[in-house]
Amino acid sequence: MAALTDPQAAAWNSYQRMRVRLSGVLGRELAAATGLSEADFDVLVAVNERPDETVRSLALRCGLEWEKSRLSHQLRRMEQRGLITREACEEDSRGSAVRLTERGRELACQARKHYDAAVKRYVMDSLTPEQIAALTEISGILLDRIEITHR
Amino acid sequence: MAALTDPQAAAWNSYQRMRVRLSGVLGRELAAATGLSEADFDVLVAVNERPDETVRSLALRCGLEWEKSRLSHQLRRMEQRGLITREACEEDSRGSAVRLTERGRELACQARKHYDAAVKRYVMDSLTPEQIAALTEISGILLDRIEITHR
DNA sequence: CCAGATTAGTTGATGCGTCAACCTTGTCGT
DNA sequence: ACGACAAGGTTGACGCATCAACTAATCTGG
Repeated sequence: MAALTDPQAAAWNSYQRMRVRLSGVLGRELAAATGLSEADFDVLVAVNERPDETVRSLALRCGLEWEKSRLSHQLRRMEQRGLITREACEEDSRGSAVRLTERGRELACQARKHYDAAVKRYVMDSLTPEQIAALTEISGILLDRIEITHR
Repeated sequence: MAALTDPQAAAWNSYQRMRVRLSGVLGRELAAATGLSEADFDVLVAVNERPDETVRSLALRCGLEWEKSRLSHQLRRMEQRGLITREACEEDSRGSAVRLTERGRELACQARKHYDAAVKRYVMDSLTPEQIAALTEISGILLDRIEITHR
């Protein structure tokens, strides 16, 4: 009479454990290697990937799929630590623009290398190409499912 | 020269998006249905599944794989909200024991139903049995990989 | 038996994430 | 033009998670 069958519960349990532990080790390695949190990393990489000097907070927010207050808090902390600077936005005086500091740019590159290497080491090297494809497919299906019912 | 090939990067991106969005909707539904956070839920279920009246914090901590300070903070908040009570531990006077309040027990059951139903609806109903098996296998492999290098 | 090391748990500080309230600026219908 | 409404962003409060420092009780070797 349970909502989940045994194999379903097993899948959910191992997924949950994997998810927690994986993001734990990745976050820890990133912090040890660069002093950055995953939130810092996401922002730095997103800004750095842009060709322009500066990026609008709005664009950042859409790219990251973050709430506006989350980005605002995060940018404040990153500005305090000297990773970014913020300037007024030309096109829309409500907006703001983000620019990486030199240190921010450096750390973005370093962190990218470390992070990708860790993902490769912990995840990709452990799975067959078929399993990687299955993971992509499963994630895509679940994403679609969520998108459909929440929009 | 990137650390990840295209299919690998695709897998990682969709996994990451799925992970964030899924835990978002599940947490939100749980909160809407019961007023509980996932942390509350984990604790309530863990305690409720025990046959005994009370559970030692230590046992809880091991079962949940939580840090001791995390559990301590969480229990303090849950005690304040009337979900649990704490008593001295008989066997070891350093320890403490956790007991569910009536309200805690009720919520644990309700929450379990809601949560399992949501997992079924968002995840299990969207995947084939083969995909569910693949998810279990992949998670198990990654878990093992992490266990091996971190212990 | 006792001194030193472990272990259970608490506390405080800090970063992260969400929500609701708010301010400013743009937009659009009339 | 102007008034209502929407959108960009900030702020404050709170819960969650981690780290380091601490207290107190237990264990262990000698």
